[in-house]
Amino acid sequence: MDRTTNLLGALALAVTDRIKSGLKHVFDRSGESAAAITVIGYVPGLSVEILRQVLDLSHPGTVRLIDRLEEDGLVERRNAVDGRAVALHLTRKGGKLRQRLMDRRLDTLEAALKGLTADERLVLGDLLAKVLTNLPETEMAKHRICRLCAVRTCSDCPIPGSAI
Amino acid sequence: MDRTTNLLGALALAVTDRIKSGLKHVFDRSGESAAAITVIGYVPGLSVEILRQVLDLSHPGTVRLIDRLEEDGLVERRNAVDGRAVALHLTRKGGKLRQRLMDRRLDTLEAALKGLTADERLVLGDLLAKVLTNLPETEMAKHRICRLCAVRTCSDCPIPGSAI
DNA sequence: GCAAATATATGCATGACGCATATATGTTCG
DNA sequence: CGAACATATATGCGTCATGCATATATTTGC
Repeated sequence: MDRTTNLLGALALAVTDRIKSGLKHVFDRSGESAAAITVIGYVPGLSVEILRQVLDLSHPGTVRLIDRLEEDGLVERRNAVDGRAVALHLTRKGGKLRQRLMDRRLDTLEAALKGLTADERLVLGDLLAKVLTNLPETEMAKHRICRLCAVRTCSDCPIPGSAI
Repeated sequence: MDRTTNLLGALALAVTDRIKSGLKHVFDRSGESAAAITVIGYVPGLSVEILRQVLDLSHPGTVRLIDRLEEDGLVERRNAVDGRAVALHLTRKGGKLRQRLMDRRLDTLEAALKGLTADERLVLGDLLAKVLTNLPETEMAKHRICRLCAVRTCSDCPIPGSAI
């Protein structure tokens, strides 16, 4: 229970604030909308039920979220192999927005790190990876942690098994 | 734009998720309610207007938030020196809840850091402090970053001038 | 003392979410 | 095969939380 404890909380809050605010400028919808678009982009054909678990929403909440994204022309509901389920896909417009959301997030993160030297970035990266390894309590928590990630930039992901 | 960039975002999101979830178990109100209680505890007699800036809400949003906290018996509106303003104070019940919120947040952060050695914690703390120093864009942003902090545990705060 | 600025509060609408429930499809087992 | 059960999605309804526009009270500046 030292200084690091509190600083981690302060930094996490500050960085998350800035990411959320940046994403909101790109796409002004509810908190988990950007995550939904990101995740559907990684796993085309995803079901509402799995998405619900990744976003940690109720089922009705997730259905309404998809309704809104569909109204916006970003997501399509298609037939799934399982006749009960729905296969979620991004439209072309949804894919473009997803890229802008990812770019915006990375810009925000770059700005936060701009004061560090190359060496410091490497050391910080290793420490962040070590902390991240210990965090997920369940398999689904791994996907949840990565719900906004730009996987391209994340070589050697410390959350093994986070592919859905 | 290396691995560290994305990892910082993933960790910030994961840690913030866990803190929010923990706080929600202690006090099931809107996102900024816990921050409001924390900040009022640091600055008894705070006005709604200043609190509004720290929480980054609209004025009506802040008024209604205080309404809810007052209904819950956690906060009192008292007369301020400036007759237009309101002086916000925690009740005894509010102060107790504030302590529980802080303890819960620190427990969550401790759990996240449990895999690090003492040396790693020190190195991480210094790097977090360095990143934090660069983040605030305005004076108010400093208060905002610290809106959930447990100041007791934060010796040598890297956000100079964050006292309101 | 009066106009402008500031601080708070309220009417109203909307977004976002959960609980309870309904419907459709798939699965299991006698 | 068919009935009971499980699973996936959707809807009715209520509530919390929030913002915009506006109203009221107080202070400040000239």
